Amino acid sequence: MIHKADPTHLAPTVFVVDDDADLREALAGLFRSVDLAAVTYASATEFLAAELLAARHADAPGCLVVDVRMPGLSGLDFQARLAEHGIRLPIILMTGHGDIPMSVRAMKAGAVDFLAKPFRDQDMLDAVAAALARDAERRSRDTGLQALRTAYDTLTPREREVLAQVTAGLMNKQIAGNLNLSEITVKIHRGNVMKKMAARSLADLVRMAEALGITQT
Amino acid sequence: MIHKADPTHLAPTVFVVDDDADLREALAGLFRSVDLAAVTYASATEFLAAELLAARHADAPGCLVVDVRMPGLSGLDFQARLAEHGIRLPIILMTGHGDIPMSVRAMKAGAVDFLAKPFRDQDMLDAVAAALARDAERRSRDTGLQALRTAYDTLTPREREVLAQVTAGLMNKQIAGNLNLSEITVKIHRGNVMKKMAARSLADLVRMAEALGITQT
DNA sequence: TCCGAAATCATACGGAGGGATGATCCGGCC
DNA sequence: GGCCGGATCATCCCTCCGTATGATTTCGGA
Repeated sequence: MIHKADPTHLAPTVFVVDDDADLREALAGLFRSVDLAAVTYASATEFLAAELLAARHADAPGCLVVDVRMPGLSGLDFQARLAEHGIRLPIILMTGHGDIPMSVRAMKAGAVDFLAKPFRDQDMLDAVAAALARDAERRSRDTGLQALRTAYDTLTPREREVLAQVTAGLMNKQIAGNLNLSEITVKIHRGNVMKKMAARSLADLVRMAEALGITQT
Repeated sequence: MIHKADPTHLAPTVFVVDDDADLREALAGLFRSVDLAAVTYASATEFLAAELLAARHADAPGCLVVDVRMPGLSGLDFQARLAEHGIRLPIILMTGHGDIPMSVRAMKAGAVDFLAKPFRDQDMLDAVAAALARDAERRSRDTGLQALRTAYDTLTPREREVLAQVTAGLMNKQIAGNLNLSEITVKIHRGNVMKKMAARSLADLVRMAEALGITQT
Protein backbone atom coordinates (compact mmCIF):
# COMPACT_ATOMS: atom_id res chain seq x y z
CA MET A 1 0.00 0.00 0.00
CA ILE A 2 2.91 2.24 0.74
CA HIS A 3 4.31 1.58 -2.69
CA LYS A 4 1.24 2.68 -4.53
CA ALA A 5 1.61 6.13 -6.00
CA ASP A 6 -0.49 8.71 -4.25
CA PRO A 7 -2.34 10.63 -6.98
CA THR A 8 -2.44 13.63 -4.68
CA HIS A 9 1.24 14.11 -5.27
CA LEU A 10 1.16 13.81 -9.03
CA ALA A 11 1.79 16.94 -11.01
CA PRO A 12 -1.59 18.44 -11.89
CA THR A 13 -2.75 18.75 -15.47
CA VAL A 14 -4.71 21.56 -17.06
CA PHE A 15 -7.22 20.23 -19.57
CA VAL A 16 -7.96 22.83 -22.22
CA VAL A 17 -11.16 22.39 -24.21
CA ASP A 18 -11.78 24.89 -27.01
CA ASP A 19 -12.67 24.58 -30.67
CA ASP A 20 -10.25 27.37 -31.56
CA ALA A 21 -6.96 25.60 -32.24
CA ASP A 22 -4.91 28.79 -31.96
CA LEU A 23 -6.29 29.64 -28.56
CA ARG A 24 -5.89 26.05 -27.40
CA GLU A 25 -2.23 26.08 -28.20
CA ALA A 26 -1.71 29.56 -26.81
CA LEU A 27 -3.23 28.48 -23.53
CA ALA A 28 -1.28 25.25 -23.44
CA GLY A 29 1.88 27.27 -24.00
CA LEU A 30 0.92 29.67 -21.25
CA PHE A 31 0.40 26.86 -18.76
CA ARG A 32 3.59 25.08 -19.73
CA SER A 33 5.49 28.32 -19.29
CA VAL A 34 4.68 28.08 -15.61
CA ASP A 35 5.54 24.39 -15.46
CA LEU A 36 2.01 23.09 -15.63
CA ALA A 37 1.19 20.07 -17.75
CA ALA A 38 -1.43 20.91 -20.34
CA VAL A 39 -3.56 18.68 -22.57
CA THR A 40 -5.84 20.08 -25.25
CA TYR A 41 -9.13 18.93 -26.75
CA ALA A 42 -11.16 20.44 -29.56
CA SER A 43 -14.53 19.60 -28.05
CA ALA A 44 -16.26 18.50 -24.92
CA THR A 45 -17.14 15.14 -26.42
CA GLU A 46 -13.52 14.60 -27.40
CA PHE A 47 -12.47 15.27 -23.82
CA LEU A 48 -15.09 12.94 -22.41
CA ALA A 49 -14.20 10.15 -24.83
CA ALA A 50 -10.50 10.41 -24.08
CA GLU A 51 -10.80 10.74 -20.34
CA LEU A 52 -13.43 8.10 -19.87
CA LEU A 53 -11.44 5.64 -21.94
CA ALA A 54 -8.21 6.39 -20.14
CA ALA A 55 -10.13 6.06 -16.90
CA ARG A 56 -7.67 8.51 -15.57
CA HIS A 57 -10.27 10.96 -14.41
CA ALA A 58 -10.50 9.18 -11.10
CA ASP A 59 -6.93 9.88 -10.16
CA ALA A 60 -5.77 12.71 -12.33
CA PRO A 61 -5.41 15.92 -10.35
CA GLY A 62 -5.96 19.05 -12.37
CA CYS A 63 -8.62 21.36 -13.70
CA LEU A 64 -10.53 22.19 -16.82
CA VAL A 65 -10.36 25.35 -18.91
CA VAL A 66 -13.35 25.31 -21.22
CA ASP A 67 -14.95 27.62 -23.73
CA VAL A 68 -18.68 27.96 -23.16
CA ARG A 69 -19.53 28.17 -26.82
CA MET A 70 -18.47 25.11 -28.71
CA PRO A 71 -19.97 23.03 -31.49
CA GLY A 72 -21.90 20.18 -29.93
CA LEU A 73 -21.91 20.23 -26.18
CA SER A 74 -21.82 23.73 -24.74
CA GLY A 75 -19.58 24.58 -21.81
CA LEU A 76 -22.51 24.88 -19.46
CA ASP A 77 -23.99 21.56 -20.50
CA PHE A 78 -20.52 20.09 -20.29
CA GLN A 79 -20.34 21.27 -16.71
CA ALA A 80 -23.50 19.34 -15.91
CA ARG A 81 -22.40 16.27 -17.86
CA LEU A 82 -19.14 15.91 -15.97
CA ALA A 83 -20.92 15.31 -12.71
CA GLU A 84 -22.88 12.45 -14.27
CA HIS A 85 -19.63 10.76 -15.23
CA GLY A 86 -18.15 11.22 -11.79
CA ILE A 87 -15.56 13.67 -13.00
CA ARG A 88 -15.18 16.36 -10.41
CA LEU A 89 -12.44 18.50 -11.88
CA PRO A 90 -12.85 22.18 -11.10
CA ILE A 91 -13.87 24.17 -14.17
CA ILE A 92 -12.85 27.55 -15.47
CA LEU A 93 -15.10 28.80 -18.23
CA MET A 94 -14.17 31.23 -20.97
CA THR A 95 -16.41 33.10 -23.33
CA GLY A 96 -16.16 35.49 -26.21
CA HIS A 97 -19.80 36.44 -26.31
CA GLY A 98 -21.19 35.61 -22.91
CA ASP A 99 -23.64 37.55 -20.86
CA ILE A 100 -24.29 38.04 -17.18
CA PRO A 101 -26.98 35.39 -16.73
CA MET A 102 -24.68 32.86 -18.30
CA SER A 103 -21.81 33.71 -15.98
CA VAL A 104 -24.09 33.66 -12.95
CA ARG A 105 -25.47 30.29 -13.93
CA ALA A 106 -21.96 28.93 -14.34
CA MET A 107 -20.80 30.23 -10.99
CA LYS A 108 -23.89 28.85 -9.27
CA ALA A 109 -23.11 25.49 -10.84
CA GLY A 110 -19.73 25.60 -9.15
CA ALA A 111 -17.38 27.03 -11.75
CA VAL A 112 -14.17 28.36 -10.24
CA ASP A 113 -14.13 31.35 -12.57
CA PHE A 114 -15.72 32.71 -15.69
CA LEU A 115 -13.45 34.77 -17.88
CA ALA A 116 -14.58 37.02 -20.71
CA LYS A 117 -12.29 37.02 -23.72
CA PRO A 118 -9.96 38.67 -24.08
CA PHE A 119 -8.52 38.12 -20.65
CA ARG A 120 -5.08 38.79 -19.27
CA ASP A 121 -2.75 35.81 -19.00
CA GLN A 122 -2.33 36.53 -15.34
CA ASP A 123 -6.07 36.35 -14.71
CA MET A 124 -6.16 32.91 -16.29
CA LEU A 125 -3.16 31.75 -14.30
CA ASP A 126 -4.74 33.02 -11.11
CA ALA A 127 -7.94 31.20 -11.92
CA VAL A 128 -6.05 27.98 -12.65
CA ALA A 129 -4.11 28.30 -9.42
CA ALA A 130 -7.38 28.67 -7.52
CA ALA A 131 -8.89 25.72 -9.35
CA LEU A 132 -5.91 23.48 -8.66
CA ALA A 133 -5.96 24.47 -5.01
CA ARG A 134 -9.63 23.59 -4.83
CA ASP A 135 -8.97 20.26 -6.51
CA ALA A 136 -6.09 19.42 -4.19
CA GLU A 137 -8.21 20.21 -1.18
CA ARG A 138 -11.08 18.06 -2.38
CA ARG A 139 -8.68 15.22 -3.09
CA SER A 140 -7.14 15.24 0.33
CA ARG A 141 -10.60 15.26 1.87
CA ASP A 142 -11.66 12.41 -0.38
CA THR A 143 -8.69 10.16 0.25
CA GLY A 144 -9.18 10.52 3.98
CA LEU A 145 -12.78 9.49 3.63
CA GLN A 146 -11.97 6.66 1.27
CA ALA A 147 -9.64 5.06 3.77
CA LEU A 148 -12.47 5.14 6.28
CA ARG A 149 -14.93 3.62 3.82
CA THR A 150 -12.51 0.85 2.98
CA ALA A 151 -12.25 -0.02 6.65
CA TYR A 152 -16.00 0.26 7.10
CA ASP A 153 -16.54 -2.12 4.21
CA THR A 154 -14.73 -4.87 6.10
CA LEU A 155 -17.30 -4.75 8.90
CA THR A 156 -19.93 -7.44 9.08
CA PRO A 157 -23.61 -6.38 9.23
CA ARG A 158 -23.75 -7.04 12.94
CA GLU A 159 -20.63 -5.04 13.57
CA ARG A 160 -22.13 -2.11 11.71
CA GLU A 161 -25.22 -2.18 13.87
CA VAL A 162 -23.07 -2.21 16.96
CA LEU A 163 -20.90 0.61 15.59
CA ALA A 164 -23.96 2.75 15.00
CA GLN A 165 -25.26 2.28 18.52
CA VAL A 166 -21.89 2.59 20.19
CA THR A 167 -21.23 5.91 18.48
CA ALA A 168 -24.74 7.00 19.39
CA GLY A 169 -23.58 6.79 22.97
CA LEU A 170 -25.44 3.68 24.09
CA MET A 171 -23.99 1.32 26.69
CA ASN A 172 -23.18 -2.27 25.80
CA LYS A 173 -26.07 -3.31 27.97
CA GLN A 174 -28.54 -1.19 26.05
CA ILE A 175 -27.20 -2.28 22.70
CA ALA A 176 -27.54 -5.89 23.78
CA GLY A 177 -31.17 -5.22 24.63
CA ASN A 178 -31.87 -3.47 21.35
CA LEU A 179 -30.33 -6.24 19.28
CA ASN A 180 -31.51 -9.06 21.47
CA LEU A 181 -28.03 -10.16 22.33
CA SER A 182 -26.08 -10.82 25.46
CA GLU A 183 -23.74 -8.11 26.62
CA ILE A 184 -20.67 -10.21 26.02
CA THR A 185 -21.53 -10.62 22.36
CA VAL A 186 -21.83 -6.87 21.98
CA LYS A 187 -18.43 -6.48 23.59
CA ILE A 188 -16.90 -8.86 21.08
CA HIS A 189 -18.45 -7.08 18.11
CA ARG A 190 -17.38 -3.79 19.59
CA GLY A 191 -13.82 -4.97 19.97
CA ASN A 192 -13.81 -6.21 16.39
CA VAL A 193 -15.09 -2.85 15.21
CA MET A 194 -12.30 -1.03 17.02
CA LYS A 195 -9.69 -3.31 15.48
CA LYS A 196 -11.06 -3.22 11.95
CA MET A 197 -11.55 0.54 12.00
CA ALA A 198 -8.14 1.01 13.58
CA ALA A 199 -9.68 3.32 16.15
CA ARG A 200 -7.44 3.92 19.12
CA SER A 201 -10.22 5.28 21.29
CA LEU A 202 -13.97 5.68 21.40
CA ALA A 203 -13.49 9.36 20.57
CA ASP A 204 -11.71 8.27 17.42
CA LEU A 205 -14.52 5.94 16.48
CA VAL A 206 -17.14 8.63 17.03
CA ARG A 207 -15.31 11.00 14.72
CA MET A 208 -15.01 8.28 12.09
CA ALA A 209 -18.72 7.55 12.29
CA GLU A 210 -19.37 11.26 12.01
CA ALA A 211 -17.23 11.51 8.88
CA LEU A 212 -18.96 8.45 7.42
CA GLY A 213 -22.36 9.98 8.12
CA ILE A 214 -23.46 7.11 10.30
CA THR A 215 -26.57 8.02 12.21
CA GLN A 216 -28.69 6.15 14.67
CA THR A 217 -32.36 5.63 13.92
CA MET B 1 -34.94 31.55 28.16
CA ILE B 2 -37.93 29.62 26.93
CA HIS B 3 -39.91 32.82 26.80
CA LYS B 4 -37.49 34.60 24.54
CA ALA B 5 -38.72 34.77 20.97
CA ASP B 6 -36.79 32.58 18.60
CA PRO B 7 -35.69 34.82 15.73
CA THR B 8 -35.64 31.80 13.49
CA HIS B 9 -39.38 31.78 13.49
CA LEU B 10 -39.86 35.48 12.76
CA ALA B 11 -41.18 36.41 9.36
CA PRO B 12 -38.19 37.23 7.15
CA THR B 13 -37.68 40.72 5.78
CA VAL B 14 -36.36 41.72 2.38
CA PHE B 15 -34.13 44.77 2.61
CA VAL B 16 -34.16 46.69 -0.65
CA VAL B 17 -31.29 49.09 -1.25
CA ASP B 18 -31.44 51.18 -4.43
CA ASP B 19 -31.11 54.86 -5.21
CA ASP B 20 -33.96 54.66 -7.70
CA ALA B 21 -37.08 55.42 -5.66
CA ASP B 22 -39.44 54.02 -8.29
CA LEU B 23 -37.64 50.69 -8.47
CA ARG B 24 -37.41 50.52 -4.68
CA GLU B 25 -41.13 50.84 -4.33
CA ALA B 26 -41.84 48.51 -7.22
CA LEU B 27 -39.70 45.82 -5.60
CA ALA B 28 -41.20 46.40 -2.17
CA GLY B 29 -44.63 46.00 -3.73
CA LEU B 30 -43.56 42.83 -5.49
CA PHE B 31 -42.31 41.28 -2.28
CA ARG B 32 -45.35 42.32 -0.30
CA SER B 33 -47.55 40.79 -2.96
CA VAL B 34 -46.13 37.43 -1.94
CA ASP B 35 -46.50 38.18 1.77
CA LEU B 36 -42.90 39.12 2.38
CA ALA B 37 -42.08 42.07 4.60
CA ALA B 38 -40.00 44.63 2.72
CA VAL B 39 -38.00 47.63 3.94
CA THR B 40 -36.37 50.09 1.57
CA TYR B 41 -33.24 52.22 1.74
CA ALA B 42 -31.89 54.75 -0.72
CA SER B 43 -28.25 53.92 -0.11
CA ALA B 44 -25.92 51.43 1.47
CA THR B 45 -24.88 53.89 4.15
CA GLU B 46 -28.50 54.53 5.00
CA PHE B 47 -29.04 50.81 5.44
CA LEU B 48 -25.97 50.39 7.59
CA ALA B 49 -26.88 53.37 9.77
CA ALA B 50 -30.41 52.15 10.31
CA GLU B 51 -29.57 48.52 10.87
CA LEU B 52 -26.58 49.09 13.08
CA LEU B 53 -28.55 51.51 15.24
CA ALA B 54 -31.51 49.21 15.49
CA ALA B 55 -29.06 46.44 16.31
CA ARG B 56 -31.55 44.18 14.68
CA HIS B 57 -29.14 42.72 12.20
CA ALA B 58 -28.16 40.07 14.68
CA ASP B 59 -31.59 38.55 14.86
CA ALA B 60 -33.45 39.71 11.79
CA PRO B 61 -33.90 36.91 9.32
CA GLY B 62 -34.09 38.05 5.74
CA CYS B 63 -31.97 39.01 2.78
CA LEU B 64 -30.71 42.02 0.89
CA VAL B 65 -31.59 43.13 -2.62
CA VAL B 66 -29.04 45.71 -3.64
CA ASP B 67 -28.16 47.67 -6.74
CA VAL B 68 -24.46 47.46 -7.53
CA ARG B 69 -24.21 51.01 -8.76
CA MET B 70 -25.18 53.55 -6.14
CA PRO B 71 -23.87 56.93 -5.10
CA GLY B 72 -21.36 56.47 -2.30
CA LEU B 73 -20.78 52.85 -1.41
CA SER B 74 -21.09 50.51 -4.39
CA GLY B 75 -22.94 47.23 -4.10
CA LEU B 76 -19.74 45.25 -4.27
CA ASP B 77 -18.02 47.32 -1.61
CA PHE B 78 -21.19 47.09 0.40
CA GLN B 79 -20.97 43.32 0.21
CA ALA B 80 -17.50 43.46 1.75
CA ARG B 81 -18.51 46.02 4.33
CA LEU B 82 -21.34 43.93 5.69
CA ALA B 83 -19.01 41.19 6.81
CA GLU B 84 -16.98 43.68 8.82
CA HIS B 85 -20.10 44.68 10.70
CA GLY B 86 -21.04 41.09 11.35
CA ILE B 87 -24.09 41.27 9.16
CA ARG B 88 -24.38 38.03 7.29
CA LEU B 89 -27.58 38.50 5.33
CA PRO B 90 -27.51 36.81 1.94
CA ILE B 91 -27.25 39.34 -0.88
CA ILE B 92 -28.88 39.55 -4.26
CA LEU B 93 -27.28 42.11 -6.52
CA MET B 94 -28.93 43.97 -9.38
CA THR B 95 -27.34 45.98 -12.11
CA GLY B 96 -28.35 48.09 -15.06
CA HIS B 97 -24.91 48.32 -16.60
CA GLY B 98 -22.91 45.49 -15.16
CA ASP B 99 -20.43 43.27 -16.88
CA ILE B 100 -19.28 39.70 -16.54
CA PRO B 101 -16.23 40.34 -14.34
CA MET B 102 -18.43 42.26 -11.95
CA SER B 103 -20.97 39.45 -11.71
CA VAL B 104 -18.26 36.84 -11.25
CA ARG B 105 -16.65 38.88 -8.52
CA ALA B 106 -19.97 39.21 -6.76
CA MET B 107 -20.72 35.50 -6.98
CA LYS B 108 -17.24 34.62 -5.72
CA ALA B 109 -17.86 36.94 -2.80
CA GLY B 110 -20.89 34.88 -1.93
CA ALA B 111 -23.79 36.69 -3.56
CA VAL B 112 -26.85 34.49 -3.96
CA ASP B 113 -27.64 35.90 -7.37
CA PHE B 114 -26.74 38.70 -9.70
CA LEU B 115 -29.58 39.96 -11.85
CA ALA B 116 -29.19 42.19 -14.88
CA LYS B 117 -31.93 44.79 -15.26
CA PRO B 118 -34.47 44.44 -16.54
CA PHE B 119 -35.26 41.11 -14.94
CA ARG B 120 -38.49 39.21 -14.68
CA ASP B 121 -40.37 39.47 -11.40
CA GLN B 122 -40.28 35.72 -11.10
CA ASP B 123 -36.50 35.62 -11.37
CA MET B 124 -36.25 38.08 -8.51
CA LEU B 125 -38.72 36.12 -6.42
CA ASP B 126 -36.82 32.91 -7.08
CA ALA B 127 -33.59 34.58 -6.07
CA VAL B 128 -35.16 35.92 -2.89
CA ALA B 129 -36.58 32.51 -2.06
CA ALA B 130 -33.14 30.98 -2.46
CA ALA B 131 -31.57 33.73 -0.35
CA LEU B 132 -34.11 33.30 2.42
CA ALA B 133 -33.58 29.56 2.38
CA ARG B 134 -29.86 30.05 2.67
CA ASP B 135 -30.36 32.48 5.53
CA ALA B 136 -32.69 30.15 7.37
CA GLU B 137 -30.24 27.30 7.03
CA ARG B 138 -27.34 29.37 8.30
CA ARG B 139 -29.47 30.53 11.21
CA SER B 140 -30.44 27.08 12.31
CA ARG B 141 -26.83 25.98 12.09
CA ASP B 142 -25.78 29.03 14.08
CA THR B 143 -28.30 28.66 16.85
CA GLY B 144 -27.27 25.08 17.37
CA LEU B 145 -23.67 26.15 17.63
CA GLN B 146 -24.50 29.08 19.84
CA ALA B 147 -26.13 26.86 22.42
CA LEU B 148 -22.94 24.83 22.49
CA ARG B 149 -20.78 27.93 22.83
CA THR B 150 -22.91 29.19 25.67
CA ALA B 151 -22.39 25.95 27.51
CA TYR B 152 -18.70 25.92 26.68
CA ASP B 153 -18.36 29.44 28.08
CA THR B 154 -19.41 28.20 31.48
CA LEU B 155 -16.43 25.86 31.64
CA THR B 156 -13.44 26.85 33.75
CA PRO B 157 -9.99 26.89 32.13
CA ARG B 158 -9.10 23.58 33.72
CA GLU B 159 -12.29 21.98 32.56
CA ARG B 160 -11.57 23.09 29.01
CA GLU B 161 -8.16 21.48 29.10
CA VAL B 162 -9.70 18.27 30.34
CA LEU B 163 -12.44 18.45 27.70
CA ALA B 164 -9.86 18.80 24.96
CA GLN B 165 -7.89 15.79 26.09
CA VAL B 166 -10.92 13.66 26.86
CA THR B 167 -12.32 14.21 23.38
CA ALA B 168 -8.89 13.52 21.96
CA GLY B 169 -9.34 10.02 23.33
CA LEU B 170 -6.88 10.12 26.22
CA MET B 171 -7.50 8.16 29.38
CA ASN B 172 -7.96 9.92 32.70
CA LYS B 173 -4.60 8.57 33.76
CA GLN B 174 -2.84 10.10 30.79
CA ILE B 175 -4.61 13.42 31.17
CA ALA B 176 -3.59 13.49 34.81
CA GLY B 177 0.00 12.99 33.76
CA ASN B 178 -0.15 15.68 31.10
CA LEU B 179 -1.66 18.24 33.44
CA ASN B 180 0.30 17.14 36.48
CA LEU B 181 -2.82 16.18 38.38
CA SER B 182 -4.05 13.14 40.19
CA GLU B 183 -6.46 10.92 38.35
CA ILE B 184 -9.27 11.70 40.76
CA THR B 185 -9.05 15.40 40.00
CA VAL B 186 -9.34 14.70 36.31
CA LYS B 187 -12.42 12.61 36.99
CA ILE B 188 -14.03 15.47 38.86
CA HIS B 189 -13.32 17.97 36.09
CA ARG B 190 -14.53 15.46 33.58
CA GLY B 191 -17.76 14.97 35.45
CA ASN B 192 -18.25 18.72 35.67
CA VAL B 193 -17.69 19.03 31.93
CA MET B 194 -20.33 16.39 31.21
CA LYS B 195 -22.83 18.19 33.42
CA LYS B 196 -22.15 21.68 32.14
CA MET B 197 -22.19 20.61 28.52
CA ALA B 198 -25.28 18.51 29.11
CA ALA B 199 -23.63 15.61 27.35
CA ARG B 200 -25.34 12.30 27.97
CA SER B 201 -22.43 10.24 26.76
CA LEU B 202 -18.83 10.52 25.72
CA ALA B 203 -19.94 10.18 22.11
CA ASP B 204 -22.11 13.23 22.63
CA LEU B 205 -19.22 15.18 24.06
CA VAL B 206 -16.94 14.24 21.19
CA ARG B 207 -19.48 15.50 18.67
CA MET B 208 -19.88 18.73 20.60
CA ALA B 209 -16.13 19.26 20.68
CA GLU B 210 -16.05 18.53 16.96
CA ALA B 211 -18.72 21.15 16.28
CA LEU B 212 -16.88 23.65 18.46
CA GLY B 213 -13.67 23.00 16.59
CA ILE B 214 -11.81 21.90 19.68
CA THR B 215 -8.55 20.25 18.74
CA GLN B 216 -5.78 18.76 20.77
CA THR B 217 -2.29 20.18 20.41
C1' DT C 1 -18.60 -33.14 2.63
C1' DC C 2 -15.60 -30.37 5.08
C1' DC C 3 -13.87 -25.71 6.16
C1' DG C 4 -14.09 -21.13 7.50
C1' DA C 5 -16.44 -16.94 8.51
C1' DA C 6 -20.03 -15.05 11.15
C1' DA C 7 -22.54 -14.99 15.09
C1' DT C 8 -23.62 -16.44 19.46
C1' DC C 9 -22.72 -17.05 24.60
C1' DA C 10 -20.36 -18.19 29.37
C1' DT C 11 -16.84 -17.33 32.90
C1' DA C 12 -13.34 -14.71 34.77
C1' DC C 13 -10.17 -11.02 35.60
C1' DG C 14 -8.09 -6.50 35.45
C1' DG C 15 -8.42 -1.89 34.11
C1' DA C 16 -11.12 2.31 33.48
C1' DG C 17 -15.04 5.31 34.42
C1' DG C 18 -17.85 7.76 37.62
C1' DG C 19 -20.24 9.19 41.82
C1' DA C 20 -20.29 10.24 46.97
C1' DT C 21 -18.19 12.10 50.96
C1' DG C 22 -14.97 14.85 53.01
C1' DA C 23 -11.16 17.77 53.09
C1' DT C 24 -7.50 21.54 52.02
C1' DC C 25 -5.84 25.69 49.72
C1' DC C 26 -5.96 29.95 47.24
C1' DG C 27 -7.61 34.30 45.39
C1' DG C 28 -11.16 37.66 44.75
C1' DC C 29 -14.96 40.34 46.54
C1' DC C 30 -18.38 42.45 49.78
C1' DG D 1 -12.42 39.28 58.10
C1' DG D 2 -15.57 36.13 55.94
C1' DC D 3 -17.56 33.96 51.94
C1' DC D 4 -17.45 31.67 47.56
C1' DG D 5 -15.80 29.53 43.51
C1' DG D 6 -11.98 27.17 41.53
C1' DA D 7 -8.76 23.69 42.06
C1' DT D 8 -6.75 20.08 44.37
C1' DC D 9 -6.65 15.25 46.47
C1' DA D 10 -8.03 10.82 49.17
C1' DT D 11 -10.86 6.73 50.07
C1' DC D 12 -14.75 3.85 49.02
C1' DC D 13 -17.70 1.56 46.02
C1' DC D 14 -20.02 0.22 42.08
C1' DT D 15 -20.55 -0.04 37.18
C1' DC D 16 -18.78 -0.44 32.74
C1' DC D 17 -15.26 -1.72 29.37
C1' DG D 18 -11.99 -4.92 27.28
C1' DT D 19 -9.93 -9.11 26.58
C1' DA D 20 -8.70 -13.96 26.98
C1' DT D 21 -10.26 -18.74 26.89
C1' DG D 22 -13.34 -21.91 25.34
C1' DA D 23 -17.34 -23.43 23.11
C1' DT D 24 -21.60 -23.95 19.88
C1' DT D 25 -24.40 -23.08 15.75
C1' DT D 26 -25.32 -21.84 11.09
C1' DC D 27 -24.44 -21.03 6.47
C1' DG D 28 -22.23 -20.82 2.13
C1' DG D 29 -18.53 -22.07 -0.75
C1' DA D 30 -14.35 -25.10 -2.20
